Amino acid sequence: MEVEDLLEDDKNEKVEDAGQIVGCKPTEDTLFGKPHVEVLNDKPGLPQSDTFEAAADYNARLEYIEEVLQKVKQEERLRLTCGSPNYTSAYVNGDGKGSDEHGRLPVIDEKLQSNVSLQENHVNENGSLGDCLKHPDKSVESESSDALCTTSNPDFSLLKGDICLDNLSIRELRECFKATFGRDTTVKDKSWLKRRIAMGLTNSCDIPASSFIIKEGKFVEESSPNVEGMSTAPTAETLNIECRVSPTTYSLENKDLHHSEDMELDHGSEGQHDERAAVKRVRKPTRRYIEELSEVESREYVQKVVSLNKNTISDSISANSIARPIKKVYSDGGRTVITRLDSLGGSGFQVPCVSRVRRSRPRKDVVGLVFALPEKDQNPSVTVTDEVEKTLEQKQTASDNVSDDNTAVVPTTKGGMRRKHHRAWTLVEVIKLVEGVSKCGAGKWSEIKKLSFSSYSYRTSVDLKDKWRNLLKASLVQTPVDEGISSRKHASISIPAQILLRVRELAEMHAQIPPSSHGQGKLGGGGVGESMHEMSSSTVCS
DNA sequence: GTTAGGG
DNA sequence: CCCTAAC
Repeated sequence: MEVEDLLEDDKNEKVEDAGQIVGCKPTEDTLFGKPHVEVLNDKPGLPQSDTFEAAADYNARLEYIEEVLQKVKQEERLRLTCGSPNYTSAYVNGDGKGSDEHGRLPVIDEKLQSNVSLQENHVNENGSLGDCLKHPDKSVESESSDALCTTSNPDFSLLKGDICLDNLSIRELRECFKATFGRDTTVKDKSWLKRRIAMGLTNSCDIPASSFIIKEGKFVEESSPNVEGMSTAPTAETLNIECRVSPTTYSLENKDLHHSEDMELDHGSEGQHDERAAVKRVRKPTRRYIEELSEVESREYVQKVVSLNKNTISDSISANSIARPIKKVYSDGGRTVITRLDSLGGSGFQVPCVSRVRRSRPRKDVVGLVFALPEKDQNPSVTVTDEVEKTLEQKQTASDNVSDDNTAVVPTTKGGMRRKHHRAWTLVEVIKLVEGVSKCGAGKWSEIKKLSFSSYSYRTSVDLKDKWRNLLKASLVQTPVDEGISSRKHASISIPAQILLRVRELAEMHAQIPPSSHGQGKLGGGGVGESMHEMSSSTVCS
């Protein structure tokens, strides 16, 4: 953590992390060194569902990153088309040099995993050493330095690509970072970026300094007895840091069975999904609602007058502060009360305006730049780092109330407590949530929290529920299934279409939304497992 | 204590 | 993300 902090400091930009992925340089031994056959062996002891979920999880992240990269490259191409030749050469020279394999990320190829034998894969992988381009059609990232060659068709085949982080520019790495963690970064250190992206992709911070292999999207350290010697005398093993997904042939059939079982249970115990979907819990008006209603009635006249400016006041305080001076701002728990001097008809009297605090959205570029300084928090995919973060946060907010789950809270005037910081949902969290729903079902928020969010202490079960509601909303505004592929580039880029599609499907299964006409036949009988399988494999990507 | 739904 | 009724 200290090292990373140093890396973030511009003055210490050059400091190298001793444990960095790219700290090693390739030698000839890398090419002809001992292949990592032993670590590629299947571990039959692993639970099938876990490996499956991990792979699906990873696929989604990889796909999203590739999408983002594709976008970046399109932008670059645009800039090159009308840009300066100086920029072109600098770009190519700066980044085209990386032909080694450092930071190489795994190939996930369903066909390979299901059809090709282990041995064949070994030959394949070893034969591709020193060459990132295993197949011509998955060399998209490798061509990033050669922007002019970028295909004009952005709808490339996903899930097949190597991502050679080394070949990416800082700008692309930052986009990857944003795609992975949902927030911007201004870090200039490529090593730091690569390491963090790798951690986010694999959902692990356990990235060994020596050789590492990715197995089902998780780093698995080779149990090498001479790890200590690495620092002084690098060996072929320590230098060969190619990481990849082992061609473990987890059984899709077993997965289908597993889910079919779940579905049978669901349908058997409660077969009236249709009725349940129609029934909503009735709710009497809340106190706040009554209060606000009476408030409106009693101050109808004032409301009318203020309504002329109300929108701009509540939505853009800063903008107003320029145009009209804010007289006084004080915080009242969750609400900010602004009294400003206004010239309503030249009268100059003060107009009270009560509005809820508008919390920042770290995803936005501008805000991201403002808050780019602390790169240390909001990295939920890194559990160990998380612990350090908590310590840091405690140090920073020593005077604040910190509840037992280490979430900083501030007291409100009404006696309640309110969380201090807004934490944007990252893609990793969203994927975890979707998987949690697929396992436990929508509504079992506490269970999902225990299962999937045990390390995310700041997410309550209510948060999960709220996020699921938003995801559901987002998934419904999308185009129907049949047009989903063609319209993907127009869809919201914050949540990958694949995720939204799965959200919609899960919601359909839990009768949260009326089943789409397209899915009727598929979801009819025992075909639920089949649809799960499709979601996680080829259908949405081809 | 958890969940659903409105804000 | 908060609040609170319903469970």
